[in-house]
Amino acid sequence: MAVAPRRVGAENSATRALILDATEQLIREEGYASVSTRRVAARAGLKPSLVHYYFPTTDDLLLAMSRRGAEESDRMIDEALRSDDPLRALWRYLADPSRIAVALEFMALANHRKAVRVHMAGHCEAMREREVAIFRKALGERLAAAEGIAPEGLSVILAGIGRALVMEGGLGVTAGHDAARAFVEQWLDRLAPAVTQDGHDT
Amino acid sequence: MAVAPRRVGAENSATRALILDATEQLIREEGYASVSTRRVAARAGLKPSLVHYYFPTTDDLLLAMSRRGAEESDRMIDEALRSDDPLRALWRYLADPSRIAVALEFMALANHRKAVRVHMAGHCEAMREREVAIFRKALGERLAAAEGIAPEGLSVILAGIGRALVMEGGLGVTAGHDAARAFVEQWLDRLAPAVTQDGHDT
Amino acid sequence: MAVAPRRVGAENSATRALILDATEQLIREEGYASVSTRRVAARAGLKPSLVHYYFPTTDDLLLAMSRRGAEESDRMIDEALRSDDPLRALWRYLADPSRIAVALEFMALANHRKAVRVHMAGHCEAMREREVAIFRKALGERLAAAEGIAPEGLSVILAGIGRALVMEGGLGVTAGHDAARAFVEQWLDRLAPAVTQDGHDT
Amino acid sequence: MAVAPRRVGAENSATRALILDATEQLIREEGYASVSTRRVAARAGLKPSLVHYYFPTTDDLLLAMSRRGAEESDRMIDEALRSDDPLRALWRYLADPSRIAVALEFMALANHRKAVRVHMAGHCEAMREREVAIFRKALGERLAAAEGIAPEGLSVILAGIGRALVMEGGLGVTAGHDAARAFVEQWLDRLAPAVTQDGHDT
DNA sequence: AATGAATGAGATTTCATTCAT
DNA sequence: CATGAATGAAATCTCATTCAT
Repeated sequence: MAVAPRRVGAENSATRALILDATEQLIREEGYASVSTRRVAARAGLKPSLVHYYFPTTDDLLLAMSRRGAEESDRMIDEALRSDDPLRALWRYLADPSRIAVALEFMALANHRKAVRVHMAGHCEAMREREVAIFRKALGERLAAAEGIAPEGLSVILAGIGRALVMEGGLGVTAGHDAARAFVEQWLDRLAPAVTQDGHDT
Repeated sequence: MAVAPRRVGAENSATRALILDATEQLIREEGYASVSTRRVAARAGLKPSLVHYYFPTTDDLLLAMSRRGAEESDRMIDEALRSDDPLRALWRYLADPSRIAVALEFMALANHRKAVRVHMAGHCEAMREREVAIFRKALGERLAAAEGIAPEGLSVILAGIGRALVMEGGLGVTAGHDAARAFVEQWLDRLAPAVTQDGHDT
Repeated sequence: MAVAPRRVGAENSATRALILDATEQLIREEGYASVSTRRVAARAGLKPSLVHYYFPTTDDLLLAMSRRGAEESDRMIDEALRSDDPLRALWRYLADPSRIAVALEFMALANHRKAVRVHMAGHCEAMREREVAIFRKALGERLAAAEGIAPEGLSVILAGIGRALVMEGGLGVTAGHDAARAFVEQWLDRLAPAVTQDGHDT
Repeated sequence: MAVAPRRVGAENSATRALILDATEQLIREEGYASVSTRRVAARAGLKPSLVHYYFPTTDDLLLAMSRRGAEESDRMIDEALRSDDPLRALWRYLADPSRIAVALEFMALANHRKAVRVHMAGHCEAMREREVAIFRKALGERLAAAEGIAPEGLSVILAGIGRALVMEGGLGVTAGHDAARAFVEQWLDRLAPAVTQDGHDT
């Protein structure tokens, strides 16, 4: 007996993208808990049935969102890696409210959806490796020598501080934020003196 | 216009505490999104109506939970302040999975419930001040002198790293965690040499 | 076996009056359908249980309201009867938005509560008789002679027109209202020439 | 922001009509306050969810009822207009217990539901205009000349008297009803001498 | 590829009422 | 007199999902 096809809508359908866009909008504005077939459909101006046609279950939809978010995050980090100043580009990404806020929604979502949790765990580790690549490229051996910290640890720390700034910022709390930001920047300066316009260290 | 009494059951009722306990259990095991009158009642072995008697709206219940959590967190931090080694006691608290995981649920919840958000924002700032008190007591002027960071900034950073460890740990991700932990501990050692059993510096 | 006392609170209690006042306010502002033990209690700043103490069932409360309204209406009509110009005083009452709007709420309520219906029916007939007394006093035999209408019929007609004006006015509809009002006033003028300040016909 | 489709079931669905029929029955027998998803569904022999499928909110259902009632009333009045004796056909309609009782329920309902109120207000004014058309056709200029009343005023008066008869009849009150009815009929006779079988005035 | 109909579950809240104190 | 606790019923609405077309 043939197994029912899991995803019916084509992977590259415009409607499919429309649904994902509407879902992202919803998550951004009202949090992941507001994602439901109906609400997404209303946002996208489609019928609820059509959402089900592309994403048979809500898990499918959320997992697709999680995947899409992960891909975008990969793209951002790769861009950082190719930039002149990968370290600071990474830090900008890790403290960017608009992106990290959505990532935090997925973290919270991961607590409630096993499929999302599994995917997020995988992506989180992959991201760590990408970030380690950035540190190696930007810092070479200076890192361990100077600060006695493995690049994986640095990745945890920067991600944590960035998320703290975004999370608390979302609550309207800002006490200590400038100080924390300044500290990270000083630290980065010590690790990798800022790159000037013409590519030489200052 | 007369204001309807908001909290119905007495503040010190045993039933009220039972409901809050059941709610906390639920949040811990299945996340805040699983909190509903029905589920809480089932956990507590009560009728849903009784939950509504004590907490007319779900907001009331969640807000009460948020308050109770905040009080407990205050207690923990005050305890740390009074301990022999406040700095490390604070860090242990900030990276304690069992407590911070619940705090993270409330952070996520704050995105969806205005009443909780307002309360969390207030508490987050109050906590920062309490932590600053700890830093001042433990480090005196050594802090700014040695590391060039305001105590508020240090609070943001340690909270962020602690939350990162707990959050990722919840996903099953541990890469870099030992390194990050070691880094913080080294840092604390540099700031405030560890206290020995008999109370003298090493 | 003794029958449980039906009304527990004393008839002349201040609390009892407070409850009735709050109920009237509610009916006036939000309609009879909004009357519930809880809402009334909230309005009056009392506990719901206390409302039940005075009015064991909602029927008791609504019936008491109906009675109180009837008594007030009786008082108004008697006042009209004793006035210099009973006919016009009656018409003013029958087209008075503030009073008739509440009376209409009770008419609607009567459809849903047997106890209220029975009471309203009785009061409606009693009112008719009172109004007939007014017509007899004001018009004597001129009525039947001039218009060929029994006073009971006149009561029906004036009440109907008055209620139409109030009812439609509540909807914001006013087309034809001035004309209808003018017609009634002309009619009254024909029946009973207006009384001047010094009590003589013009 | 995309607007969610408000009415879900097709306008001409048999199920939709079934639900409206059940609702009308309920209103007729137990008053508008008894309309609830459950009760309507039980009447119609459907599941409550299906009622919600066609009428997402109770407002939608009641508004649809109001509209349907208005359409029927329009039809009745147009029929009166086309009849041999439009004036008396209109009066028969305005004093027809079975129809006006439901209309009164909607009037009462309008006090509690904004959407219904708005619709009723519009319909009430439209009805006035239709009735004015009847008066003009039936009476021509005789109206103002003979009675000194604008047709709009006459509409208010007849509607008010008709409603009074139905309203009080519902309570079981009949005192003065025959007299009022006779008065209106005399009046109509004076205004427009009754049409005989062969179309000539008597 | 898309859609309308239907359904069962459950979340949230309001309610009237009873009971013991 | 008055109140706190408790409860069962029901109203309103949202949801995910299935199915037939």
